[in-house]
Amino acid sequence: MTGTAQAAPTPSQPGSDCAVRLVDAEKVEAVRSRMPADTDVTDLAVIFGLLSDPGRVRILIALLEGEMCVCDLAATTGLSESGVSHALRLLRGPRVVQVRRAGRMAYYSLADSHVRMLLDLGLTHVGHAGQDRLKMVSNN
Amino acid sequence: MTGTAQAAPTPSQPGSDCAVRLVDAEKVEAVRSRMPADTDVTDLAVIFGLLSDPGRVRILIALLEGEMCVCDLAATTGLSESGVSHALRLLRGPRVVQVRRAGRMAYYSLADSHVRMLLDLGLTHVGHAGQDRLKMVSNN
DNA sequence: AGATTATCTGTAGAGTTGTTCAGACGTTAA
DNA sequence: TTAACGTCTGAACAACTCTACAGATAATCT
Repeated sequence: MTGTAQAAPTPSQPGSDCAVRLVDAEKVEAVRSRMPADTDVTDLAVIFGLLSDPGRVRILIALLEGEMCVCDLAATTGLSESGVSHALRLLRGPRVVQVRRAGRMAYYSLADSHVRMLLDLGLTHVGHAGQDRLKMVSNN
Repeated sequence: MTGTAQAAPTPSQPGSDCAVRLVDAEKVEAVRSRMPADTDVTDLAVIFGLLSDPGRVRILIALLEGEMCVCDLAATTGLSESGVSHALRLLRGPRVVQVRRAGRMAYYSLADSHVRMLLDLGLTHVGHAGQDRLKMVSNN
């Protein structure tokens, strides 16, 4: 935060070239100390990765409205039933969705309120008012 | 769209097999009508995709604290400077980050408050208190 | 001018991911 | 029992993504 170095790089050892080049060493150290653990960072990336496919996004948006069976999800999203099943398996692993089985039917629903919030936030970002909750001021 | 069926599949035409199978046709129609446009869904998936790589997540977490130059970002995140540059180019496209150039230095900062919120929300999801804003009750 | 620095870019290869097809499994109906 | 149904799974293939290396560019310094 104090960041005394502004425009001139501060080489730790002017002669040695194995040192990492830094401009604001103080800030680097501060940010590094606040950086979450590797496992947390990768977990976070995994969650976002699950939301990085249009098909899975459609499935999750559909599930925002309540539980649905696989064939209805396929009809809603335009994916094949096999595709929906594959997608749901990925989402089941990290417990983003959960299943309720009734006979040969499988009813899926959202299992994670954070994912619901991520979806809502993302939808407002993209311009689609959607679920009209999480209304917040945009100081973009 | 009468679709009062609950557990028994309602074949539109008992003889024809080219029809999509539905269980709750009414709900399918309702959800389909609320489904965002294709462009919005893919845009959303693209944004989440940008957050689906640990390296980019680290870069963005670092930028939560304020602007940084490329070499400091490399030192902070452990990525190569080339890797950071490639990552920043991806993030520059959809205006997730923005550049301020001063001489030969390039100072990057977050350009999108929604992405900041997505990151904060994701960090709380993963258990890392992090930026201690966006504190909300978890009814998981 | 030439050398050095910070950043950017193109390319190639390994690795991962999404989709489709074919068939498996367990459940229900005839 | 046999048949139909809903869902799940494995394998194969194209498409995409990440990483590293080499080199390009533009700014600064000697």
